[in-house]
Amino acid sequence: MSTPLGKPSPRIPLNRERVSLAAVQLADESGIHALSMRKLAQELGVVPMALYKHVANKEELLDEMINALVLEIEPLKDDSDWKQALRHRILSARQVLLIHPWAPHVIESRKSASPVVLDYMDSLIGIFLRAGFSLDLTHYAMHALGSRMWGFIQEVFPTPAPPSDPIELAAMFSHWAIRYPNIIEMATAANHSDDSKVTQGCDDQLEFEFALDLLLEGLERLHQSSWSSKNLVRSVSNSLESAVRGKRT
Amino acid sequence: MSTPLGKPSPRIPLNRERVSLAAVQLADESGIHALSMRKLAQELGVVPMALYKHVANKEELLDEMINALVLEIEPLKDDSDWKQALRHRILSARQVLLIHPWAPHVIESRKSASPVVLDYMDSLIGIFLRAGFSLDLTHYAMHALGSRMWGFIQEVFPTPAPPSDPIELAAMFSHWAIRYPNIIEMATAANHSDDSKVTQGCDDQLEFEFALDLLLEGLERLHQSSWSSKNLVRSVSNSLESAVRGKRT
DNA sequence: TTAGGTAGGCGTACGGTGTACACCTTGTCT
DNA sequence: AGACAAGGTGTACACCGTACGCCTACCTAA
Repeated sequence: MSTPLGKPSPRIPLNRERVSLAAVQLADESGIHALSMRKLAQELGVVPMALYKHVANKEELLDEMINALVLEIEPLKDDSDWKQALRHRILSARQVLLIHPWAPHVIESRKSASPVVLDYMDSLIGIFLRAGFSLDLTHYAMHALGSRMWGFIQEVFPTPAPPSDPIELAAMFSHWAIRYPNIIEMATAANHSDDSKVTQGCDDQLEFEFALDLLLEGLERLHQSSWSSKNLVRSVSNSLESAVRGKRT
Repeated sequence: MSTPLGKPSPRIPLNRERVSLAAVQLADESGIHALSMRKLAQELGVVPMALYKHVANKEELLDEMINALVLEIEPLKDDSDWKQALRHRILSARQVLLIHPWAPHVIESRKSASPVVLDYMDSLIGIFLRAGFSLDLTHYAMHALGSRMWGFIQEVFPTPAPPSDPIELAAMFSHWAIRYPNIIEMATAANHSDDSKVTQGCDDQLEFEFALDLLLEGLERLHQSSWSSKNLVRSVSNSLESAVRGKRT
């Protein structure tokens, strides 16, 4: 299609970054399920296979998307207070992930860490080590943080959305009160202050910080008492393991 | 294809349970990615669409698979020691998940909790409440547990598999030592006792129990000191939130 | 100015997926 | 014997990731 008059088109060439940025944007707008190579190509005004000149395959694209996010995390500045430094870093990561709700799912599906990701982890480890944590404790601390170091708790199993119809809701309620008495008791109390809106969500941010601080303070205590993994004994006895498999012999 | 002689075939009819059990088995054997409605149907000696008489769609099948797993978790027996009870329940859940490595991924993709899942959660909440935990603290405790209550830590970003070629490995090593000094320091120390096999994995079970106990003991302390969420203040200041978005104004 | 190499976008095609819809078979109850 | 429903069948569609070959626009060297 040669247009003899004027420049055919400015033709900004694609590149790895433009591709992954567009992918992030598309995922932000339409959800990660809507992100297909075809849709992305269309968004970029290009044929699907053109993308493969810049990313090897979809997996690599997803890797690149995560890289883009990790680079958004606030860099580390002040190290003097390790707990504050970690808190700041992790809560900053959380802010980033909140903007990209698809991130947790993608993060978990990565099969190995990219350099950018390793940088981030290295920096967290550095905070522990410079604070005088033993290598041993640091190692366990990182595992204890788990996905929390990326700023998300896997919010497993959100309770089913309550029906909007008030009659149905009442029915569901009374059924639940019998079958899941503890859940209902907890839920009704959790925010009784504001008019018993059981159905409303909780304060994710508060809950996240609660759990994070719980971990950090626990780790601090272990550090102060010169904890060592030498004392650890795995508690899963054979009896338990076999019980699970055999379900009562 | 009517075989006039003898009974054409015993023709055990499919049902929801047979379908989901076969799905679990297929996922166990070939991984969750190999689980497609077509493969599953083939495994059951049936045409793909036959499955849809028993499950509404693939999502519902996955729900059912998780149900099957949760039912494998050891039931609660003795409540007298809440910490032991929780530990036992959760470590039992973990044993189940270890048999079905695909479970975490599927669990996280569920969009709402099934009755069986709610039962499990209700029982955990019950343990806290019967131990005298406040509704408030119980609520936060459940969130702090997060996916750990299902027995898995999201093992985010396993470090890339080291190359088998010793020369390449050495090259990678020296590169890493510079770029990720903290990771390398930690990794080399973590198991120096047994011949510096940096590349070997860690002891997942030990790490899991470490983190679980860290949480449980932290919660115990809060319980004993009559903790209340009233004192919580969200620490994410506006400055941080805007910093992330604006990346330095 | 021309020759050729190369980076990058294009078109076609293949094998896979979930599942809608219409059909047919089979067993059961009247 | 006839009707009904439960459940397995077959075909078809829209979508996916991506292998492979082509073609075009540009850059550089002669």
